[in-house]
Amino acid sequence: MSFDARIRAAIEGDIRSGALRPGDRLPSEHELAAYHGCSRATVSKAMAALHHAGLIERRRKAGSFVADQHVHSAVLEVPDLEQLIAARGHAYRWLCRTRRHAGQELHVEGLHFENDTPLAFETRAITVATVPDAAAESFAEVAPGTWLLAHIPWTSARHRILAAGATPDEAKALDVPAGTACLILERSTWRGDAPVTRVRQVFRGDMFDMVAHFEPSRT
Amino acid sequence: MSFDARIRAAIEGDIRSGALRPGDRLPSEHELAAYHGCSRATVSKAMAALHHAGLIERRRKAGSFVADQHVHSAVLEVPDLEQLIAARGHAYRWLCRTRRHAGQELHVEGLHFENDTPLAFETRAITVATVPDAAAESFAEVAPGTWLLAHIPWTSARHRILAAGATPDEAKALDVPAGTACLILERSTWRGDAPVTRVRQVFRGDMFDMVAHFEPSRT
DNA sequence: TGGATTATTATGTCTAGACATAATATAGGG
DNA sequence: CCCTATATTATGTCTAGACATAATAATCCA
Repeated sequence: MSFDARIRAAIEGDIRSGALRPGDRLPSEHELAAYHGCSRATVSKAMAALHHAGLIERRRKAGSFVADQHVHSAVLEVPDLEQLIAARGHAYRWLCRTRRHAGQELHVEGLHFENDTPLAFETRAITVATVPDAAAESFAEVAPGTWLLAHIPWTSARHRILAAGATPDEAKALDVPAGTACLILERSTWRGDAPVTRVRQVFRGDMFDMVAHFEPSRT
Repeated sequence: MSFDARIRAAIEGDIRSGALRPGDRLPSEHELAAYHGCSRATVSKAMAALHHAGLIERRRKAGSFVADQHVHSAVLEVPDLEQLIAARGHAYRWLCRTRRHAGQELHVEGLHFENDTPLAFETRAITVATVPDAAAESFAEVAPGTWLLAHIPWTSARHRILAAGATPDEAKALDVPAGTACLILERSTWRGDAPVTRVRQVFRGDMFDMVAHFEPSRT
């Protein structure tokens, strides 16, 4: 284990054990460097990792403080559907059902299939001002998510994950009874400040799950 | 925007736009440093961030390569329930329903309430060898998750998120009809290689959702 | 020609600064 | 005593190395 990883683990252990509590001020980076017998840069790297994990807050001059431990962060893996289904040894298919302009947006609805079984029903809005080329794309052959991935770099994304019973329309599209438990992923992406797309994907609850993990070594 | 962030954004843009494809080898860090007119450490920092985001693979001597873009990573926020409910201006309560030893594990079942409405039904296994103090804790007053957070540092966590209809037992505990769409969070944590706890939390779908976001600036 | 050994290269990690800047503490004047 | 200005401190970022090491390329010998 690298030196900075060991420093991070030591401080993390103190935070998780309660030896350090939210609001507590940590020793300065210079002090920690002297204490651990290493350079300030090594300590700073460990602190940056703790900050990234949401465990501490860093403020210039004021110092570093233990953060409120009200949110744990984990790395959520959001798979590309085509690749996910291929990895399961199954066949993927996208079916575009509707495509229409709505004001400044392009609205697309469609279904993702796994071996001819509907897996997810998707409704999407694409901001044409941000993605002019989308206006000329039919999305008959390629899923808009896959197309967007290939055509425009997004710089930030926000996901909301929830569970709900399928509405009558969703149920019909997914070929399940209304009210069936579905995992819903709502995702918005931006390029800088410009919105790229907003999508709501309704997954059959029995066919899809997501994985998130937290491992300090991943930093 | 810092220099390393700008380098990272430039490379990320090339990957997302398809200008760089999975398997492509990136220029060496020395080459990138010369190209951008900065130090190798600055480039290395940007590359570490790209690696952390799952966009590239780094191998000594071999170089850095664009990774298969089959999984996007986002930072999932896993809230502490008590704090989350307090933040909503509501009252939190934990009700322990069963507590029993089962082989080398302590099994605890209970309910999390929000303003006297059941929010989540939890079934949990705690590995006593890893957490000896748990054997003496009744969990009548404090939710095991909160207690574990205060008593043992965990070093890695794995979550699985899915949707399913409430089973009859779960429905009864949550005071909803059987089959109601629920968001299920299955979480396991470890301290080093030692398992700490495995928990399954079944949330009423209408009362709970999760948020995950990806923002390069958070690195 | 193939296998073993050695050299080389690129990333991984660390040090020791320098400089920028946000934030806090101190000092001085009204 | 309060407000403003200045000094100080701690983090934020960058440079320029050095050294470690994994992996690849080249060389040499049988």
